Amino acid sequence: MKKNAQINSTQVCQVRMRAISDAMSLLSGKWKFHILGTLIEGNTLGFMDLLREINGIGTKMLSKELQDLEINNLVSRTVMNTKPITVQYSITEYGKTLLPLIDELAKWGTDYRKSVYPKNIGEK
Amino acid sequence: MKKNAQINSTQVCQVRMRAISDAMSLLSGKWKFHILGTLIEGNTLGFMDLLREINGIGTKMLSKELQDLEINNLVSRTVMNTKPITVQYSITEYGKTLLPLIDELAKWGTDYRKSVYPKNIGEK
DNA sequence: GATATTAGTTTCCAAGAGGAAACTAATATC
DNA sequence: GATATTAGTTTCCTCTTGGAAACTAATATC
Repeated sequence: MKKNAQINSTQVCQVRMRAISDAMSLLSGKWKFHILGTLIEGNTLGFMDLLREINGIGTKMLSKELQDLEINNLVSRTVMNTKPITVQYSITEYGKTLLPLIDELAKWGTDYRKSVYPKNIGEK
Repeated sequence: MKKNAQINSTQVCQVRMRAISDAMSLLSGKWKFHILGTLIEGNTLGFMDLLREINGIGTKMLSKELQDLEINNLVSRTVMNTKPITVQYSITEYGKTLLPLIDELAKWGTDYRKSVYPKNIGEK
C-alpha cells in the first residue's frame, strides 16, 4: 500500500504554502528588503541616493530590483522635470503593508545573532 | 561636495540591515519555509514522509536543506534503531520561534493574492 | 573644452541554485 | 532471487543571480 501526503494535502496547507511562494517570489533576492527598508526610512530618494545608502549594491542590481518592485506596486517612480533629470523613488501605501513582515524578519534576525554571539550584542 | 549616506549610516539601521541579512542567509532558498512549515504542522516525520508531503522537492534538495536547517538548530534529526533504518525529523524549540515570521509571510502572501485576483479568493 | 552629475543600460563573466536520474547499502517481503 | 523500502549521495546539466566595468546621453559647472 502506497503512502500519500497527509498534512500538506489539506486545503488550508495548500493555500498557505502557495501564499508563501507568492510572497517569496516578490521579495526574494539579496537587495529587495534593503531597498524597501531604506525607502520606508527615507520617504523619497533618488537613484543616486539609494546607491549611496545601500552599501554594496551596484547600478545594475539597483535598477533591476527597483523595476521589479515598481511592477509589483511596492515602490513608485516619478521622473522630475529637472536638469539634469532626477527620479524620485518612494514606497507606496501598498509597500508599507510589508512593514510588519520586515519588522518580524529584523526581530528574528536580531534574536538569532544574540543567540549565536551572546557576549557582543550589537557589536561587529 | 560629495554626498554621503545618511539614513542607513545610523547605528540602528546598520544593525537592522545586518539582522535581515542574517535571517535571510538561514532562510533563503525555494524549500526552507515549506520544510519548516510542514514540520511545524506534522510534528515528527521521516525523510520519505517529507518527500511525499512537499510537492515537487527531490531527494537532493530535501537532504541538503535538512542539513542546513539542522546545522542552524532549526530542525533535529534522530536516527532510529529500526530495520530498515528510519530517521525522524522534528522542528526544534528554537525552530518554533520562526512561527510568527512564517505566519506573517503567509498572511502577506494571502493578502497579496487577494489584491491581484480579487474575484477568485482561494481558488487556483 | 574637460569634468561631474543625473539615471540608467549593456556586456561579460563567475558562482550558486536547483532538477533528473542513476547509484549505494542494508534489510524485509513476495 | 527479485523487488520494495528505508535514507540518502553523486553526477551531470541548465538556469538564475549577481558583480565589475564600460558605455550612453543630457546638462551644468569649472
